[in-house]
Amino acid sequence: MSKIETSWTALDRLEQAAECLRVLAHPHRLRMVEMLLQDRYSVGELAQACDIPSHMASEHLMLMKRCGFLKASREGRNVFYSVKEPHLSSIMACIQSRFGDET
Amino acid sequence: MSKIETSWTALDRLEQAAECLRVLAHPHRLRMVEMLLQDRYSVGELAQACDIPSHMASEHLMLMKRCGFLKASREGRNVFYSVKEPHLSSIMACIQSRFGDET
DNA sequence: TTGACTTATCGTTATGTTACGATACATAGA
DNA sequence: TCTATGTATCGTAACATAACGATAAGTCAA
Repeated sequence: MSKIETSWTALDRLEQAAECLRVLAHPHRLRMVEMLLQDRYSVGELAQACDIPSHMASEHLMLMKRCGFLKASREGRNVFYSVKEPHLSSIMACIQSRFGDET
Repeated sequence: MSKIETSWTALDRLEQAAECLRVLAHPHRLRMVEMLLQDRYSVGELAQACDIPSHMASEHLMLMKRCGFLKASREGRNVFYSVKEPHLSSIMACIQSRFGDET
């Protein structure tokens, strides 16, 4: 009872944050984000990099698009995804500094 | 096929990262981490701050302890948790810069 | 239009996660 | 010792998520 009364982040904010973290918390989606922070890629390219069927890549990508991480643009038969959320790169950098290949 | 061949983070690393993100991806656990980055707290204090029964706080805390985020030390009847993983503060800072109360 | 190619959606099943009550364990004090 | 307090564990039911096959939809070229 002698603690300083700090006001913490509101629980509904943390709920939003948790939702986004859950979206990010998947190895294939992390790989996709890692790639998309460097360049834009089509669904098929991302699927191949993750070694999964493209319809599953499509579902992962739609999920990340819905929560505002990514945006998509069709070009002919292909749909290219790219990063929309500017904070993604710093979050990914944190993750990589903790889990990236050690030197 | 004309893309530069970057080597991405290994999928098993991303699997570990995803596991940790899933642990973090819960509003009550985020609140606890936020608090524990400022000070150490007992299970009961954290439970009260999250407005949940203490046995549930205990489960959340054990989960974060198991994955290396937190450490615990008993003092009398109380168990105090504190942050163990040094990268937690930078990850939390990223989350707060995206989801924290806007000014 | 037809067929090939790429991406998106649907339905189902398997698996994982959460909250909860009940209960066990640990400690301090009477 | 017994009891109260604080923490941890267990079993279960509700719910969310992931992977998969099947299929639909959009685009291009013949």
